[in-house]
Amino acid sequence: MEADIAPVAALIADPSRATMLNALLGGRALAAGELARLSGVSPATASSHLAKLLEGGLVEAVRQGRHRYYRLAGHEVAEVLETLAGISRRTPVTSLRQSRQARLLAEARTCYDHLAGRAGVALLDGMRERGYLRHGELTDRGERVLADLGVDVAKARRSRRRFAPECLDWTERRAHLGGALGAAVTEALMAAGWLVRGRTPRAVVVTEEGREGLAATFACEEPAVGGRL
Amino acid sequence: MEADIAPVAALIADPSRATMLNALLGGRALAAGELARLSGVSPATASSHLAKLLEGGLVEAVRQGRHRYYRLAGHEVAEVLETLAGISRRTPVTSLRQSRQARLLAEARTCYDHLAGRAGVALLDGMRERGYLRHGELTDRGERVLADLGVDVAKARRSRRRFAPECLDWTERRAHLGGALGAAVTEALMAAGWLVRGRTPRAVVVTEEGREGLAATFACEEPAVGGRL
DNA sequence: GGGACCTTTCGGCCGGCGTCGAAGAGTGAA
DNA sequence: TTCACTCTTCGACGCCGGCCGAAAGGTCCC
Repeated sequence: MEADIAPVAALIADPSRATMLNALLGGRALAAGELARLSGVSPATASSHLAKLLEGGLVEAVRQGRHRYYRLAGHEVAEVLETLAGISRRTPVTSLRQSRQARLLAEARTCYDHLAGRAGVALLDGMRERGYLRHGELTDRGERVLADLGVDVAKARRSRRRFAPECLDWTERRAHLGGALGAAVTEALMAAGWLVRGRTPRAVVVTEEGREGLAATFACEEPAVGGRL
Repeated sequence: MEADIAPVAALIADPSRATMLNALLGGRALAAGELARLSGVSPATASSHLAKLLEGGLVEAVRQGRHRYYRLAGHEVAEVLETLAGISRRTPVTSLRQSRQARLLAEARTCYDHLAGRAGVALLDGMRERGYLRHGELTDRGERVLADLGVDVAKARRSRRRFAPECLDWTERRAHLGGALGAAVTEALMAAGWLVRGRTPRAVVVTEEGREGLAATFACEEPAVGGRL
């Protein structure tokens, strides 16, 4: 009669699996062994976990040579994880290394397929302040600017996904740009070299070029990422 | 460093607790004993579950006489549960009674504090078709119509909550009106007697008067609820 | 084919947690 | 005060599920 949320919640409820899912929120497919290493369990245990996540429809698997790559099953799954993060307590920072990583992630990270963190929030603010985006729709001006950046707006429109929804950012407690448009913009920024993926799963770094470009295009006074490190 | 989603997921992962949370999605506070009955466990077990949900910040408790009423801790929690329902498998219908209840809930139910189900989707569709709502904002016309219905739009705007976001409906797989405006509209429709709460936790019934009123105001061709039963 | 590597399956161990009945604390009515 | 009712705490039981090591598929490279 109802949708049975308990089984899905149980999949997320295990710390090892939660760590894996969180890593997959980076948007890229990761090999089973890497997920084992990240979550700190043996390959055997990780394999068992991944089989459950697969069975539960939270991840998809792709075989490639002797590796098996896993990725999130879709943006709906990513949204569930992000929403859940919004009502979860932050884990207290213990080590110096963690604190550095936390600062990096708060600065800029991916939220599955779009930009999040301070950079993501600033991007959305800038698009609004500059009149690119109004009431969840692109203005003519916004359409032109994004086209110049190489954003495939038409493709984003064709997607069945919501076009430009707000996505609540759990570090900033404010909204960043999500949905089909958020993904398209982020893709373009990566292609332009303004953003590059960091080492840890969800990390994103704004390049020097990107900092200038973002400031010029979106008037987000981008806090100096490099200076912080 | 990250938000720790596993503990919260673990709270939702137990079937008894999930049933309780689902019942609380009706938006009303329910007594501990009633939640025990609904989830089919002893009062002792239910009490233990509720203590955990309380500790985890998913519910709030209010003492009133010898009863202790529990309600969801906020709309963020409701959103998590709804999002989770969106990626969960539907439970196969077993009994006739369940099938009847399922039909009723698919027709109209509350999504914590706003209307969901076919009626909720039709309401949003109608508001758009009639030009009350465009790009997530009320038009002047929409503002007038809602004011006539007794909707406190100003209060909804003052709320820190998002104003008129889409809320994905897990029975219809389409959007209904959520957020501060969705809650305000639903409140007004209840006050006007167009909607009344049903017996089971999340059930809502469109009254005869409501059917006419909704059709006249929102042009939602409301499927005949009464005729179906 | 042989060897290194990645991943999965199997078996067994162990801890955590959901479950209940009984008893206790708090409230309301007579 | 006494009884009835609601809810919580306590202690004990039992089971589910995460964990690992060893061994078995596959895959790639030499």
